[in-house]
Amino acid sequence: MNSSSSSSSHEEELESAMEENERLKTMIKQIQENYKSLQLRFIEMLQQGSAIEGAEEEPELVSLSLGTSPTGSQKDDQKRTTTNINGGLTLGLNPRFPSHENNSELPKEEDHEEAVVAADKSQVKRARVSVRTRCEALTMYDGCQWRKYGQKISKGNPCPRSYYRCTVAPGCPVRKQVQRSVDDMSILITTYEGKHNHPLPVSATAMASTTAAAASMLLSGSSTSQPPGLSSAVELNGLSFSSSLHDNSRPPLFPTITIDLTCSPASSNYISGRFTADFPATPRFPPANLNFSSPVADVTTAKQAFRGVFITL
DNA sequence: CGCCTTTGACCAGCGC
DNA sequence: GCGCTGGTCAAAGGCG
Repeated sequence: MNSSSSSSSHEEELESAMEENERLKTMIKQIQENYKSLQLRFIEMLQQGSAIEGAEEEPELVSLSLGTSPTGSQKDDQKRTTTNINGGLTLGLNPRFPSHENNSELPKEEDHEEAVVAADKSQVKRARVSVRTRCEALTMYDGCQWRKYGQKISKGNPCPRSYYRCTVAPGCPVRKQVQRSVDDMSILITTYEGKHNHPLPVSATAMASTTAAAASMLLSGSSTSQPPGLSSAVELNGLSFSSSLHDNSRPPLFPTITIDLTCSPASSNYISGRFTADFPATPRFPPANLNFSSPVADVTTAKQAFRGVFITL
């Protein structure tokens, strides 16, 4: 009797686990589809923008690498180009400024790489992905190995901001900042900057893919020019995105995507997070928030799945 | 011994 | 030009 009831409960557990697995697969598939469609839109807008705007106003071009690429080579690592590493899933925000001196034709590949490197050395490399999570630990586990190289008390926040450098591979340019939220000390704000020049562990690829999805939403939101003070909504593959004006009195210096995973579970029937895109207060980077909400049948499971991407213990 | 954290100093960017 | 702030460097010390 007991054995039959326990085996049935095991079957139920197995079944629910399989259902959860299916849901996770669906979510990943959605993210991939989002990325593809956004990439297509991005390319279309690039073509339209180059035809319409010409030399009048040059928008910042942001290239997002998600997934594997067959063209990666270790020689390119030191140059920090947009080339991907074979076998590794990387997140990279590599905005490119068209050359002011010579924007009539595309440079050769070598020149192009040098242009990207030069751009990286300026503010371009500052494109960031910020993740807000509830975490009691000092840092959020994300699959990578980090070495702390600095700590600062920032203005307006009594909690010190820690600076970490990726030590998985020597010379990896990726850095992250970790700071507790001034509003809620239990909220950990982790800001990633740069692009890994090495294959990533599985847990780190999960983080990379999710932040890359956020970055693609940023691209979608920021590429639609909207006047300040207005908000807009976009629906894509079942996910609804809304953007609104960021009302920070002092916007950040560099484009930053914020993934907010701190919402309370009992608040609604939606799995909801907030993707915030902060740009420098220049005409080139209009500030905007990207909010998304997606109806999910099993809120708890979905939230666990979503958070599992970030907190893999 | 190697790797890590800590921490004060230094530098660059920005606003006034 | 000056001061403030954020970000990085590097020396010193701790730990396994």
